Amino acid sequence: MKKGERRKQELLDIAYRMFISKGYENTSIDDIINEAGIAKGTYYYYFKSKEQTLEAVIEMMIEKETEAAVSILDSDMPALQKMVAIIASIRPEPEEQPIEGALMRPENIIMHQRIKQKLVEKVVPLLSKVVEEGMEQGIFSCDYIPERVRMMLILSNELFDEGSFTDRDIDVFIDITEKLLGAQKNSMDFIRHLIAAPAPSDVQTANAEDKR
Amino acid sequence: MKKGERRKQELLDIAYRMFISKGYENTSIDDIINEAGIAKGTYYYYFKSKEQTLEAVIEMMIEKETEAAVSILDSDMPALQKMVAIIASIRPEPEEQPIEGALMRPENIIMHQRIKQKLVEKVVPLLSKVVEEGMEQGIFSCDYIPERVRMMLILSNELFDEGSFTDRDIDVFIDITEKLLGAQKNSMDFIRHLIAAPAPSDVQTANAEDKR
Amino acid sequence: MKKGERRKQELLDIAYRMFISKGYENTSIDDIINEAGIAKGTYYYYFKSKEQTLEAVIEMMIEKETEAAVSILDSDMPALQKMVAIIASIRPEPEEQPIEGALMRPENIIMHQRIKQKLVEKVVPLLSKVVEEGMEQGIFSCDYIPERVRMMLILSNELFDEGSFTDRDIDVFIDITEKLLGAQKNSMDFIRHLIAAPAPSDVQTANAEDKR
Amino acid sequence: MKKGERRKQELLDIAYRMFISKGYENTSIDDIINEAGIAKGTYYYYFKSKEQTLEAVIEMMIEKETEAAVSILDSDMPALQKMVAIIASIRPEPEEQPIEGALMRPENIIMHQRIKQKLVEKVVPLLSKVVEEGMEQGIFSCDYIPERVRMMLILSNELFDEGSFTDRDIDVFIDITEKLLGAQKNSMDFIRHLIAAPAPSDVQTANAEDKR
DNA sequence: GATGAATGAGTATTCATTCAT
DNA sequence: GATGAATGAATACTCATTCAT
Repeated sequence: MKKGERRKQELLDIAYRMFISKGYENTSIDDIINEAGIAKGTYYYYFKSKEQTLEAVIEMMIEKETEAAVSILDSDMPALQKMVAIIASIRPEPEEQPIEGALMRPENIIMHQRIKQKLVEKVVPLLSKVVEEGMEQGIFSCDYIPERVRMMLILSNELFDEGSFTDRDIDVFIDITEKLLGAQKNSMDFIRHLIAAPAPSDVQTANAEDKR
Repeated sequence: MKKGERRKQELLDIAYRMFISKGYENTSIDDIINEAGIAKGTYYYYFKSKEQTLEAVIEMMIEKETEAAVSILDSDMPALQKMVAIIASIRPEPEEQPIEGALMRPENIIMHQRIKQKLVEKVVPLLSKVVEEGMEQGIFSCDYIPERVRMMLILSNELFDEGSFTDRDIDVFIDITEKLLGAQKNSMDFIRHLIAAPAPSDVQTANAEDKR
Repeated sequence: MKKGERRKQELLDIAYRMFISKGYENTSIDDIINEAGIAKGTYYYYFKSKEQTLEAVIEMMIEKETEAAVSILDSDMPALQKMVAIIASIRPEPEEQPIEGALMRPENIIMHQRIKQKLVEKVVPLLSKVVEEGMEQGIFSCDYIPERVRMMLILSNELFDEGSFTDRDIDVFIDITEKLLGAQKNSMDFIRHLIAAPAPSDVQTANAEDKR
Repeated sequence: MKKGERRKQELLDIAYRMFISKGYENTSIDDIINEAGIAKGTYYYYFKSKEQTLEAVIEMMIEKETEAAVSILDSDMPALQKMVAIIASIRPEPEEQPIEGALMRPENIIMHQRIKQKLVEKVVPLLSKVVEEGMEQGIFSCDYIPERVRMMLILSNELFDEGSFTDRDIDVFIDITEKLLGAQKNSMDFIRHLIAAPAPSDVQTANAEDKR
């Protein structure tokens, strides 16, 4: 049993990596089993279908990414810090970045889209709670919190995931986030560091200095 | 020559309709030629490849949609009105809505994404000019105009294209747009009508009354 | 040992039921072991192969069905009555009728054919003895008895197993059977009741009245 | 167009031969295209599916076999002779006999069964007309003609197609046929020659002399 | 301009069977 | 007796693209 579990996890990891780097559609079962060094039958022993494998891969990703977020929420940091930490925790790890940096090459759109959707779904309630805490702490001030949080996440996803953004984009994003949540001007400037750091392949953000 | 052009346009229209209703991936060349009643060779006489057909289809769509926008820009309405008109002009026509309203069924993601990207690319400079005019007219007040316009478009796309949005979403979107561009509170409330109206299948937005 | 025997019998019963209801080809080993709640290895501990399982299933069926026939033969009823009883005993039991009555759906042809063949093989000598008895009793009068009995069985199988027969078919079958065995006209009219009764789903034989 | 037709016929012939000799289930598309020396796509250009190929093959066979029968019916031979000729015309040609003589090896059952069914369906009305003519000519005398003809065909199929029959079987079959149709004793003895001749691989029927 | 026959690489999935534990 | 992980050959079907006529 233990052995089987390990093997399944291993396959899941391989599938995950290949889906990310080559795209779901462009990854054949043969690719996966060759990489894993197993027989075709073994693959189908663990997964009912390719589609189901994608499902499992996505679930795994989401779980991994929300897990950290939840524990942050349960800690007793101040609201702003929690927000920082949660947002940081859901950013895709560098290793997840497909080769050649283009997570959303046309072939990846499908998986990427699904992950984004599920992630937003999961993270909105978490961040909403943080914003509520922040309101109690006098940091934020707004109504319709979940809707605002969702917009913030959507914007963040669309703007920054592709890696083709400028410092100006960051500036405007910070500005609008503060206004969105009714926060003090410049109080959320920390976001800058969350965005600017991630992928080592990013060049255009190398000298992201404070310009304001 | 004229005849050939017409034939190509006809094929383009058919491809366009099928891509939209069934998805690019799920539309085979055979589907297209059967619908058009031509031979396979004829198809390849007009298009180098399926991919190239997609390219042409997208180009055609964008052109159609920005054409109107440009003429609006060149007119001499006041800035706010221009904005209304341009935004209205780029909303997908009802006929483009695939059967049962789900333009972004998984199979359509690819094309939809590409259209969105190209559209944003084309419309940002147009709306930016409008915003500039608006600033001269004292209606808007902000820096980094293209970035702000782009964010507004991105948000609008992500929020409203899927049709699963609430009145609260609209409220927040209006609020944020005003703040984004430095407009007077409630000055952009007109957006509500642009969003709430389009698809006849939308029920949840039927009684979108002013709540503020 | 006892336990093992019981287990094997249980498997046999399951296989039998599945072969009948879904067809041999359409029943996978996985289907069987899932139904039985055992591991794949266990199945192969009891059966050498799927083919061998079919063999065993058929053998089991035949045995069950001829068993009764033999005991009838050994009893001391008059010949005609024996014939009635034996023929009745080899008609497939209602539970063996696959769902919706179509024992010979294309997928079942293979098994059905084999069962029919084996059954004919086994029953011909039994019924031949009955006919011989009948000749001694002056009821039948013919030569080449086994051949005649075999033809009678073949006709019966082909005509009545599928359930799509008419009253006319029954009339002709009775007529020809009497002539085949040299029996008195109308002396075998009892056959009618053997045929007309069986499956409750049969509608076309509901009012099978004597028409002669 | 002509060329395509020829190609399709050629493929049909190959499929037919392979289905007969190896069985439908055991013949893969690859087998067929290798034999034909064409690409897989070409096969699917002519046939929608393997199943549809089987359909076409069967149709072709039936057509070929009933065609002759119809022209015989339309001729002006006496009834008995017509019957002889029609029955002779529907016997499978020697070349159709699969290699090693076993047309109904388990793997062939499916196709064989379907052919038999369709053939009976088609031939019953033809032979019924002949019997009617025979009745007018005073040769036959019976009621329920189609039913009787059908039984005769069924018996003939089941008894003689497999090739494992004896002279006694023939004798009884002739006897029963005469009685079935109300013909004079020995008037249908000619059937013997129709049955005894066909397959060269048949050994047990080699010296089929008149024994009555 | 137009045809349609021909291609062939590519793909997911099934399943009876084996064997070390 | 029993398990279940591992196998791998087999198979039907798709589809964008080419090219001789």
